[in-house]
Amino acid sequence: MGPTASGKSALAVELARTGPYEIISVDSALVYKGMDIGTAKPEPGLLAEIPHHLIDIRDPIDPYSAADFRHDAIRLAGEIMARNRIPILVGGSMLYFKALKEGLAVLPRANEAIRSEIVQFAAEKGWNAVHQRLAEVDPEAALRIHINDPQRLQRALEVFEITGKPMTEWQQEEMVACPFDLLEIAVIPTNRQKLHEAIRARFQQMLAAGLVDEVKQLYDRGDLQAGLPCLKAVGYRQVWSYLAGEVDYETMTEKAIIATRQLAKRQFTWLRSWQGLQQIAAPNASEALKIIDVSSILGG
RNA sequence: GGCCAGAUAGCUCAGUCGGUAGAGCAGGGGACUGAAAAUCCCCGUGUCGGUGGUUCGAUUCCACCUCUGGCCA
Repeated sequence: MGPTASGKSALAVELARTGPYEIISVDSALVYKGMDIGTAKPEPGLLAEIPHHLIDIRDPIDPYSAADFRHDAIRLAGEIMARNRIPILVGGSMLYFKALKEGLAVLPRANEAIRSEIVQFAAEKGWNAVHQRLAEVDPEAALRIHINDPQRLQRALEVFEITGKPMTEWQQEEMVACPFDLLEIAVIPTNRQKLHEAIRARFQQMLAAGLVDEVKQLYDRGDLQAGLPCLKAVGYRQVWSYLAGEVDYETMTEKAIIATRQLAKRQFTWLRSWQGLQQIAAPNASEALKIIDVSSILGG
């Protein structure tokens, strides 16, 4: 685990070269095909050298979710271990890690028809009315979810509409935690300013490597909408807005860099309160190897 | 050189009929159950450009100076 631009992927690759490892990506953007430069996706050569999973498994029009990840990751980890190999789960999508570790309640998946109904209702009566409606059917959720948080209000109401039972009740049932032992390691940069500089430099490199052209290919497909989850990804959202003529190049660049910093900040927040975490300050393989006892993992 | 307009938070600016000031953005902290690279919540003291003057009291009024735009020479 680690914030964006911390060097965690490079570290994972270094580790993978030292033993019978395969990499499972824990990243909500790497799953999408055709989104390579802006997601800092590993190069094809590297993907050929070391087995990687959960990369390029979705077309951008087809949203992926934390629940999808949990299902896929558990299946893949089982397969990898059945081959007497060890999965290394690497990424920065912290909800994915949490879903894997602690499980998820048994809830229905997203339903586009019901979502658009709720959005329609909100457009007519306001999100306050959505919040009020939620308070009637699931008062605990209404208490927990802020009135300005449309995404969660929508989801909570959606679960009730689909199942006829409040989301809170579903969530109170026992969840199935991760069926495997986890060794949790985080790369946590100690100097925020240096991380910010690295973020800026990396985005400039992405632009130089042709990020705008990459997004233009998605843009020119014609079937993708700005509201899709994949187009909310840092960098893609801002370049999309630039291609749509909403912002100039310089503004796009600054906004993308800012959004990346803010992403890193949220990742820090997750990591600070993460239980059972072993931390390393820099992506240093020998330091990480001290934490990892391969023989105990394989022998256990 | 003359005239005009500015100079206030890291940035863009508002404001104070004279009682030492507040928004947006940035930044920081937090939340997080099928969109999570998402979506939200909380956090604003800064020689109010400098030096004098008037005043009980000046960031606010006056003078001069400095700097930045614009116009005229």
